[in-house]
Amino acid sequence: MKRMRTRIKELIANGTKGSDYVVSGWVRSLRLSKEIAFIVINDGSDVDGIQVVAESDLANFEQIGRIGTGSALTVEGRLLESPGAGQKWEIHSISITIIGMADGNYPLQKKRHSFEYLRSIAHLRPRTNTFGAIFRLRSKLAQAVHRFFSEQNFLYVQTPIITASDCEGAGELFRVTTLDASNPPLLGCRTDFNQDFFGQKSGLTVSGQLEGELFALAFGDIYTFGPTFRAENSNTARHASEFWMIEPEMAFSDLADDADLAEKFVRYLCRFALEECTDDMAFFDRHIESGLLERIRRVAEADFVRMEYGEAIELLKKSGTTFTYPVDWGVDLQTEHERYITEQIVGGPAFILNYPKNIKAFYMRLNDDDRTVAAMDLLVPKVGEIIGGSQREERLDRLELRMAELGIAQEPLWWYLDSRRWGSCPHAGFGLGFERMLMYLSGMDNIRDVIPFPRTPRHCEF
RNA sequence: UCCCCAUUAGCUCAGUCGGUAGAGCAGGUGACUGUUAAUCACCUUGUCCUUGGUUCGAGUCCGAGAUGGGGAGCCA
Repeated sequence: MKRMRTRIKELIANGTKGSDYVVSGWVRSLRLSKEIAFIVINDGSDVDGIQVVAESDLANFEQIGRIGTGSALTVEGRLLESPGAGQKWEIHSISITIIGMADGNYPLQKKRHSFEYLRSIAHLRPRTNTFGAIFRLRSKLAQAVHRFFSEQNFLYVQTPIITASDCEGAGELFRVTTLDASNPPLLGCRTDFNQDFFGQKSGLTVSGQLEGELFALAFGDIYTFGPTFRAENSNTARHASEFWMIEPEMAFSDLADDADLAEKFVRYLCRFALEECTDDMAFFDRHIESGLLERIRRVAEADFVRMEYGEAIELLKKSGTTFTYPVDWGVDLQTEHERYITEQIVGGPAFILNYPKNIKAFYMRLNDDDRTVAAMDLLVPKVGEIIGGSQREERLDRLELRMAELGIAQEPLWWYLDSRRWGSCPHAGFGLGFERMLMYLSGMDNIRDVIPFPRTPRHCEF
């Protein structure tokens, strides 16, 4: 009878000494001698994998000597304590079946590769220790997002990926069209989008916020969690053209409630990573960023600093530091300012609240001072802005005035304005970049290394 | 999009003053009964990113382009 394969993580955690098991995985390391071979195989369930001991009495021992790193094997053998120093357990093989050979051209070697090189072989990098740990964390963390909001009784809403609303400004939207780009139908000298698939210009969503607000005004507390697309020509380690965003929205809530939720959420995710992804987090602490565990532990425990925008400006001015971009009330905070605040002044996560209205979006609620809006950013060391949120303008007249000031057409957003027409109420929400959270938790420096198959300008391979 | 840096063997990199290229790892062959990035011996591998130019002679100097990286802007 064919025995079921046991996942290596499960085997190491709950295996019985002296019992027989079947494990399958990919060869990470081979150490051969005439009479004995040591083969480390990994099946993706944990960082370490398990050492397989093969002795020369195996029928295919000679053949095993010719396999390369990366080969797929199924091993049947006995779980025993390892006399060697590097591992607690090992499997003494009864039989080894070579499932898929890998020859010497296999691009992953038994050594450290640069992340740049591994990006060029993104189809194989999940088989490395680092990317194994990252994508296990990513999977777990996605589940933690749902668990958190489920515990808080938030409704999960799937906002559309294809949309016709282009509220945050044209140019950053990926066009969705079935028209022939080389020969589009014309209306005068311009493309006639009335003849396009949806009868109008459409594109990939840049945010589910506006639709999220509509659901918040029916269900109270809601969140979205899905892919988001930006066609901006951003070439940084923190931007991607396709990324995942978590956007909660709460009715009958103000900016302070919003910050409370954001803080609770971020701390929950930190605690979750420490408790539920212990081995992978320890791996990051060892190999990616020394001191990571301590840093995350502090975030999970300490209260976040809250600072008014005006206060932040004063602190920056008084810092005595010369910035490339001069600081004054009214300017947007540049990366150098944000990093100074979170890294030098605070030394941890910090909310900046109530920004000048002129540097923020139309839907943010105008404060009583008439010059700031109820906006907030959460800044964290290294990554910078991880959350952007606001209390939304619930007063129809103010919203229409603001749209007029910014030259935003009301007609395409008639449905959004309707929400302020009937049963409007104070509400607030934020967007958390899922990949930025992953960077923060893993210590990885580049967003392209926390996305399975990243899309950035000029890169759409795999 | 702007500014800076890089591009040499499959990978990571060295290459002096301008004189036609080298190491470690990987790979191959052999040795080895407990290895841990196994070890030891021997061996193989090059469009020096491309393209113009300077020069008797360019991996090396100059121009242009491509690709990658870092920083900035935009943001999550």
